[in-house]
Amino acid sequence: MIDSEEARAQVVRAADALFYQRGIQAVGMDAVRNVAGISLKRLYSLFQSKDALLAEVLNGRIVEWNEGVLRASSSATTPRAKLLAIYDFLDGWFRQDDFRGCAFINSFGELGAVSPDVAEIARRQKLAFQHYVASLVKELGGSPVLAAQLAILAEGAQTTAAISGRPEAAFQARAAAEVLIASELAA
Amino acid sequence: MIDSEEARAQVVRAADALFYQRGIQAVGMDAVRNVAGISLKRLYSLFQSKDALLAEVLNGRIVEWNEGVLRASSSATTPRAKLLAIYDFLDGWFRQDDFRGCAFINSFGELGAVSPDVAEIARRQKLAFQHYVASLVKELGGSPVLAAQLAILAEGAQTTAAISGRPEAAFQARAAAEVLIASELAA
DNA sequence: TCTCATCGAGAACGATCGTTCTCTTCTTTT
DNA sequence: AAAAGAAGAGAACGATCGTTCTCGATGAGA
Repeated sequence: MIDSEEARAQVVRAADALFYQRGIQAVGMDAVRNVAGISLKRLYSLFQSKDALLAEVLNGRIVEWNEGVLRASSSATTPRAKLLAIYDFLDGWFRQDDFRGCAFINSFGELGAVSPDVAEIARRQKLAFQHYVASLVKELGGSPVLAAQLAILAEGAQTTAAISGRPEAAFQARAAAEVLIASELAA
Repeated sequence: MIDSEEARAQVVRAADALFYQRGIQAVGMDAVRNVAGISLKRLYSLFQSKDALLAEVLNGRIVEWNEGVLRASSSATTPRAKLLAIYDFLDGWFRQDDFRGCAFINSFGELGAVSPDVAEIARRQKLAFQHYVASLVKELGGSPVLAAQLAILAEGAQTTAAISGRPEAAFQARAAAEVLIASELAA
């Protein structure tokens, strides 16, 4: 038998891909088991329930997102460049052919009303992102409103790219962010 | 027995409220029947299937959205004011206590991957909105990119208000729109 | 080699859901 | 008043899903 930690990670990877690609309720635990290559019994010994597995998947997405954003902005030196790097990161993401929108927005839309846990995790992730943006904007000498606006642009780009299938939303949002930053710094 | 048109409208109203409030897959046809006050048999004589009912619900939301946006901008005279009225409309919507995000974004997140019909309706609605914004921006003498940016702001405000529970996203988006419009018209 | 604990494969269970069917109750028509 | 057709209430059906249970195989320890 495989190591327990490794098996958990394998299940989370499989569930993440399936949930993201098809939606959560559309994916049965049998499908997760098949893709993860594990027995149902072991699956339920590793995770108490589908809800618990979903929570782990979403929490994993939070750290992935954070790593992605930080990595994208790591090459930039100024706060302004770090902020704009967020939209470059989005651009790369939107162009992946398995892109299907923000997993948190999707999960919230599907289960937010019915599962307080899912709603809470989505809310936490969005607030954490807003705080990250706000910290960079503060370094840059901008206002909290500017920070909120830059976050709104990022959110809008994600849903636009997902539903309308327009990855250009990323650099359109980036261009808007440049204008907003310039406008506020001029004042 | 009630008139057929009236009965259809009643069912659509009930299903709309339930789907929006709890999510689509979380609502059974029994719940729709109970709220609509109709027999299951009649329900299925009025609508071929749950999918057909959902399509009607979403199409109804499209006309409601269009009416709401047009009504909000009807008092405005300039294209600029009409554009900004969109965000005022969003503000009023976000403050309703039954607000739970954009029904199209939610439906897309829940069923977009599994139901081409739902994905198509959501896509149509978003594109129609983008075209509406683009027509106003054109009147105003702005570029297509500005139009896309204003639409992205509206989308972002909706998901931010829904998930983070911050209705202020509406006027933050509005303020950003003002800056973007002013910036482009100055050039 | 025998025993015993463990684990995988998948059958089974109970619940739910979309949809249809049955049966009974009206209403209407002649 | 009798016959017939429609319509409501809800039981029933078949499928699916989350979760648990059974059973047979496997491997370690004495």
